[in-house]
Amino acid sequence: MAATIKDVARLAEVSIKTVSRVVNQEAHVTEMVRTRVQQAIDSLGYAPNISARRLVQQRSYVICILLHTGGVSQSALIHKILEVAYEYDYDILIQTYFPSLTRSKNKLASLIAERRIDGLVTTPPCDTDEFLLNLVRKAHIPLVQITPYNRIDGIPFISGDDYQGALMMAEHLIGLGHRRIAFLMGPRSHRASIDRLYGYRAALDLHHLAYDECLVLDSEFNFDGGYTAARMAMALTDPPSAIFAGNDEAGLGVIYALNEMGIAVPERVSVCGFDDLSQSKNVWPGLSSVHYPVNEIAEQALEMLVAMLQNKELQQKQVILPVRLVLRGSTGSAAGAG
Amino acid sequence: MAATIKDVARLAEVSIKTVSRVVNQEAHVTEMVRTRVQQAIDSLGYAPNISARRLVQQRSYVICILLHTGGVSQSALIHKILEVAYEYDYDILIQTYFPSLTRSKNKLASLIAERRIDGLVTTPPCDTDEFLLNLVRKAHIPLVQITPYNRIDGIPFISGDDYQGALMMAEHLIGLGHRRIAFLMGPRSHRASIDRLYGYRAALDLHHLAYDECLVLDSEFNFDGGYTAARMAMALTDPPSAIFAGNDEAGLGVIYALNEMGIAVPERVSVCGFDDLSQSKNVWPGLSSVHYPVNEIAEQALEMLVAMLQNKELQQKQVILPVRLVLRGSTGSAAGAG
DNA sequence: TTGTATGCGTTATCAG
DNA sequence: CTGATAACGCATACAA
Repeated sequence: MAATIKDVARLAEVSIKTVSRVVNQEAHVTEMVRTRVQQAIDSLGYAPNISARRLVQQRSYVICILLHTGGVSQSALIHKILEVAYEYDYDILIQTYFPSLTRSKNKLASLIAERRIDGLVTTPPCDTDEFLLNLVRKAHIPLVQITPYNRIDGIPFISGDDYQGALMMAEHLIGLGHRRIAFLMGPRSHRASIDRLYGYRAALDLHHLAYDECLVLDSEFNFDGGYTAARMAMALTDPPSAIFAGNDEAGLGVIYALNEMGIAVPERVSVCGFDDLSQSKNVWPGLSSVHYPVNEIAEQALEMLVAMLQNKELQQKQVILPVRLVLRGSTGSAAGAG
Repeated sequence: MAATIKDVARLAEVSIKTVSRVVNQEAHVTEMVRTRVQQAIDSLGYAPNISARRLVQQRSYVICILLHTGGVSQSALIHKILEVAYEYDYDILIQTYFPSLTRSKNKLASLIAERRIDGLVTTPPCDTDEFLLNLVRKAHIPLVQITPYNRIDGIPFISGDDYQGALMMAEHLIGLGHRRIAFLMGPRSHRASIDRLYGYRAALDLHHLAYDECLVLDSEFNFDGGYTAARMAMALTDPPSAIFAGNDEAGLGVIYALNEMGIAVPERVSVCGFDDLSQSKNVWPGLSSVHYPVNEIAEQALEMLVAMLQNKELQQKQVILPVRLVLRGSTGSAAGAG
């Protein structure tokens, strides 16, 4: 049987409250008593029972992160979140969540009702859901959005600089001599998609290049979306010399499609993406991308959430982190360019 | 304030025990009483407090899954485990674990000591650790190994059929006319690596092909390992016409390296891997692989663990699931073959 | 079929 | 600086 606080108290010949003080590093304990208690703890191999602590404190010390399935794309984020949560002594409960699915709703509702979780982090597109918002508002569960679908009044979020990233990447392509650059949009309801589109357009404007509607293709933010859109782009009467995919998953689909069509990358068509997934460097010829600072995002998202859980005021509720270009083999000079 | 069992009891004018019976679907409750209680539950929005339940039952209803970081390769497994655990009403705690790292050991030890987890699932190479084994034995924490590094006496495991898979894939290559087939080993201490090597050798034997030691290269089970080994293989005096990577991650490295060297896949060299990661089909020209049944593995691993947690006898403690070939563009006829 | 009383292992209050 | 005692919300013998 595992040792309890009473066993320690008995052995150290103190009250349980004193043991509790030592365990929780509170003040008002003589150094002598403290060491005596510590010895008792060590010799019994005592560790506090988490369930009891959670019950009396009315908190679970669990943070739930909502993930839409369907991709491998967020594994770096998850890993970092796990790591950071460890530091804060919070457990992470990963929950796959499909907005508007009854099953998902019920699960999330009971997670909150049963007080299994103290706070929530959403990743796109899990935050597209009114139900979730009502739930957290009613239950007063703090929530932080990562790369929000929509920014919601009063809800803190953290994101990379989608606009600036797209602007930089588009300028890079223009600098390589590309004049006809296709852009593969993600979902139009997703803020990041729109911001990336605006960045792309801003670059065209800056360099006095005409904006051709035909070159902006709607696509899902995944492999198949990129694959399909690339085939459509190359079927245009005047096909592009570069394809800017709204994210890396789509970018990988573009590369695959071009290979299949026998179109050399980057000799005939340059390709780039957005996010800088770990896979992107492992695919020939290396997918140029905009590095999204997932590590910093994970860190700050948890930092914000933990602060909220401690009823601290957030210094900043809207955080947009800088991004940077990562250039690999998939982007090169335009065929006809000097 | 959230409703408690007492609130429900008061409203329904019954004792808390009766409420408990209704909540836990026990027998011996009149239908009339049951519905009255249910109404009270609904109207109060009552849900049992998990922490209280866990405290009194002395169980956490949390299963910990140990993951070595460093790859994206297990995301499909994780997703499935999450899904299955949901059905069993267990929470999953994902813990990154590096064998022999003090920090990891401490974390795991406290997870167990604080009774945060009821059971453990390991993925390679987290089960290479004596410390972990001693821990679970001492604390009587049930453990299931997925694709064990070493099979450990008395500890149930579940795996795919590594030997058979490698045998089939090697035979497929031989059938395509390949005679010199390089094999990229994973860690020699890993059971799966060895089994896959044996499968490869068995295929050679079956077809009366000589076993050339030079063609078996030690490599890590990751991209860089495959990349490096591929370059070594092609630098041999008599280079292979096919490279069989011990897993897909390495296989992706092989494809990249060959592309970089200007060696056409599969025209000049065929490539295949093992595991059938989701990425493998998205990389041109599609990596032929041995499909590892991760979904079934996840299902059965949890099923076994839950059974152990309920003190049921396991019908089978050693489960090896069949695998199948998934052929894509990366394997083709040997250059000189008819 | 239903209810009462006790304990699970902590933390917190307040008195000493 | 230290300790006795009461919560926390639920499950479970045991009694009715």
